[in-house]
Amino acid sequence: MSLELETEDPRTLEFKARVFKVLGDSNRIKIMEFLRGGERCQCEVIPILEQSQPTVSRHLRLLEEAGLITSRKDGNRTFYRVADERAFNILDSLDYELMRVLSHGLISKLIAA
Amino acid sequence: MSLELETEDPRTLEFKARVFKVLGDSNRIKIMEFLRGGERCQCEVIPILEQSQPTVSRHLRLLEEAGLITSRKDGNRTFYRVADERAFNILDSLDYELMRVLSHGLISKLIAA
DNA sequence: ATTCTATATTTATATATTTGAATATAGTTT
DNA sequence: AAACTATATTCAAATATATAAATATAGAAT
Repeated sequence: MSLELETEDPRTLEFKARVFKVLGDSNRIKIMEFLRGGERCQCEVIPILEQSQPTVSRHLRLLEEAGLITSRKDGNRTFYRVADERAFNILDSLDYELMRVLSHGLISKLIAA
Repeated sequence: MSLELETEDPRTLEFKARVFKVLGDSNRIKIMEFLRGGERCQCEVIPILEQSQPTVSRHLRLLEEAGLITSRKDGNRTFYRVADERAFNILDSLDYELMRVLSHGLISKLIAA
């Protein structure tokens, strides 16, 4: 029962990478943060991102394809919400404190060079 | 003192995105997992990834530029280690349980379609 | 000094990603 | 049914990323 094996499984690894990659875009992080407020339709997301409708549509699709959000159609509109509240744990794992530490290490290195 | 503002700050957002993007690659996740065992030199990382030396060098550089790892030269070799143990919190936030939930939502949707 | 080992950098190529304009689809309103 | 609204998709262009071969640098060992 090696705990390590889960991580080593290529499929698990690829899935993780896909989730992180999708979160590796400030527009998509913005969407996730916006969805903390609950279900929202695309038309509400567009003014938040200040990007074209096709671009927003694509970002939402990528988040959905990664399993992070789900969608529901209602008449004209498509409503999106986070697939599971625990998805926010990923975003929250990179908190202010940790970011300070990480960025500080970076800056020290640059100054030293 | 709005907590929301931290997230809204474009620089914070960009930094977060950069960290997640760097983790959005299975080779780099592998490196991080390998570094759970402590400091390792590049020559030890190469056989783990089964990629060319320049490729491994680049992945290590990207992780370092994101602040996730730090490096130290000792003679011939360059040793790498995680900048802060809390960096693992990011990887651990996407645990087996959450992955199951996220991937299950995806599969259900695909079957329904 | 020459050879070996570890790492970094340059370069070329292939692939992936982001974006918005244009267009398509489909529900809503009048 | 015609006009409007919300969303999805297609397409082209620009940009970014990943990879490895070739080369460069530099410390270690002989």
